[in-house]
Amino acid sequence: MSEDRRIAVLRAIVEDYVHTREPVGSKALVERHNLGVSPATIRNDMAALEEDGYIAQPHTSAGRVPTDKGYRLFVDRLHGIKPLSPAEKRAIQTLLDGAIDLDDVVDRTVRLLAQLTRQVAVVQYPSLSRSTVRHIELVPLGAHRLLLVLITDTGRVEQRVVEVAVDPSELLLGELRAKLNAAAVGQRLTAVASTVAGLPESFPPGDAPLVRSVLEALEDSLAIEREERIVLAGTANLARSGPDFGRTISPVLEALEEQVVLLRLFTEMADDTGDVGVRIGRETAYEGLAETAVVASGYGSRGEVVARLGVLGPTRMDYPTTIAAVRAVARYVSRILAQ
Amino acid sequence: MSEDRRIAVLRAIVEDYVHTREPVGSKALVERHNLGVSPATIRNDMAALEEDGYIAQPHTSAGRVPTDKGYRLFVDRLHGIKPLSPAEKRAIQTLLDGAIDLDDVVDRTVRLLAQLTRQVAVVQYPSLSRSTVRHIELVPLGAHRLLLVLITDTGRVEQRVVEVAVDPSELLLGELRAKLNAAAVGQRLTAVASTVAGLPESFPPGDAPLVRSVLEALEDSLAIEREERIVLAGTANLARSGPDFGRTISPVLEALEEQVVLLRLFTEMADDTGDVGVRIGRETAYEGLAETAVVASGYGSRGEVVARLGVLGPTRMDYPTTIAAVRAVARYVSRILAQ
DNA sequence: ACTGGCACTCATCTGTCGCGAGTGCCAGCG
DNA sequence: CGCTGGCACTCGCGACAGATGAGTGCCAGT
Repeated sequence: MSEDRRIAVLRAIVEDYVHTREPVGSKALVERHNLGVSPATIRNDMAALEEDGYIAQPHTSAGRVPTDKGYRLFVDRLHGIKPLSPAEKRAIQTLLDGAIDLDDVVDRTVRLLAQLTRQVAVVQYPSLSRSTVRHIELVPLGAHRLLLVLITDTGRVEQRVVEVAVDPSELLLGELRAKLNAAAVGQRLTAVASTVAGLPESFPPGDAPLVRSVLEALEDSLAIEREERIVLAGTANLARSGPDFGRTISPVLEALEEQVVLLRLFTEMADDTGDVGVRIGRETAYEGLAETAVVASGYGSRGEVVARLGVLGPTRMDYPTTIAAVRAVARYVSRILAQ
Repeated sequence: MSEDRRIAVLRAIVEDYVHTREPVGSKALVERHNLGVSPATIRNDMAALEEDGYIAQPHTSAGRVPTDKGYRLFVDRLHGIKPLSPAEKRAIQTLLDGAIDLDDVVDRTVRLLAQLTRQVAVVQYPSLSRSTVRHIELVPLGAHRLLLVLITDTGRVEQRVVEVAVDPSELLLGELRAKLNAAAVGQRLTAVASTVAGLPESFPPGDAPLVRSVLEALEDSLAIEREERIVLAGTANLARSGPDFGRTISPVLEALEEQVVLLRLFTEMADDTGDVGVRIGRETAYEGLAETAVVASGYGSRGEVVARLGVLGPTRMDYPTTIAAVRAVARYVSRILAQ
């Protein structure tokens, strides 16, 4: 019993099942794929595959269905990624080239991914923690209020209103602005908190409270809650995945709203490899996503990963196409951000 | 055949159907509500109600189900809105009082609404067109770039990077900043475009291109596409509405992503009345929402409606409770925004 | 105007049954 | 030793039929 053929059988089962959405039997297999052997032989292979936990049968006298482990092997042994069609490549290019700012890039990307893969698309905003400070601005609003604006090298702008006890003079403001920028520009956002820590001492004691309020707001702007935003599109595709998936749709929608879950998942997957990562079913380690697979990739300017994007759909998805699409989009977005 | 009792019967049918999710018959009606008459009498009333199109039967030998028209009458004749429980009131207050800025207010509001009504909650960001300019700021970023920041009286901040041919002097920038604010502060956003139109002429001809770029960006910031953002929560509640609603979930999810549809709907509903408005089923005039009802209300500071919020769910929803919740939340949010 | 009675309609449920897809095993063959 | 054809077996599923009962409409009576 050749090991290679067993893999081929598994692949055939996965492909057929993804296509037909129905358990696939030995006879149908030999008809649709020219494996060169008889159904009986396939049956032996299938028995072995089931023994090893790669496939399972929903009930006796039904065909086989891939298990999470089966999909996993299928994905790992996947050498020939399907390239995108020229039309798809053009669509990516024209759509993304028209973007005018970061918000627009993210928005277009997530829609594009959803349309391309017919799955739920997820795009994480470029994380603040990895990027650096380009500029900090302080704007007096009057009535004891200042506006603190933080601009990062990824083009992201974070602003925040600071309440102060007394309105500072334009002179003081200018000095604070200058010192803040001197200390922070070019630094990673995670490092900023410490590099500006000593600032209050360099001001007259009377002004220290003001400086402290501003620094507090600045640190707030860097806080995790703000930095890790994600955007979704294509949730309607979930319902289209067939009525059988309808039962599991509710927990998935919950997971999508619980952005924390997605963020954790995305972050973990970044460790896997620099390339596209895949989590299948229970590998997601989240009950609500037990029948869901996640395909994700990092993206960012200058080769460094600043955030992630990907799609989410039933474990029964077309992995080769989906992986190719996610990879292509991640690369294009990275290229756009590089400028 | 008393007209009043027919209304009472309709109300009983709606209440029972909302509760049990099953067609309701004459016998069950007299058992659960003390109408003081026999099933046979009820049957006559029901026949009349069906004649007038307020109820329908899915098939012979089944009970009656309210039609859109039936729900409509039910809602219109609804005088006694259920007040919220004290616990709910407290929940609203404590949750919303903790908000730190506009984004946070909107975020908390939408989650609150979803939790309170167990429906899909929708909150429209305070529209720029109705609000006024509080401040405009110009920040040099270097490398031929300026940051334009626009702050409105609702606390919303809109920023935008402007590409310029030459970096302006600090002096020129200060003058432009001063003139912009003099012309725009206090104005409605819709009026700003015209009040600043004459600005380029008040500068030396050499600086006009710069001024024009900035004005262009400013007008862009005011453009409709940006102003009309909406935020969702509780989409998972859709799937919980029962398996029968599962079939219609896909078009609804699509509609939710097509924010244009929701915006149009919300805007139309604002005309209805100053209070909470309801659209039931086909009244939404959108195919995908044929089995969906929308309950919405305006909110805003100082009594003027600057945006809308509401919920969306199956036509078979608990209108009294939902309307009460939407109204209460709208009022609290308005109060928060007033400060 | 309301009520009780009655005949009628069907959707739903249940049980039975046959079909057929699919399997596992085994003996035989190259 | 691996592959193949044959064969018995399992069992989910759809079709069919009959019983059930909820619910209705109508009518005569109070």
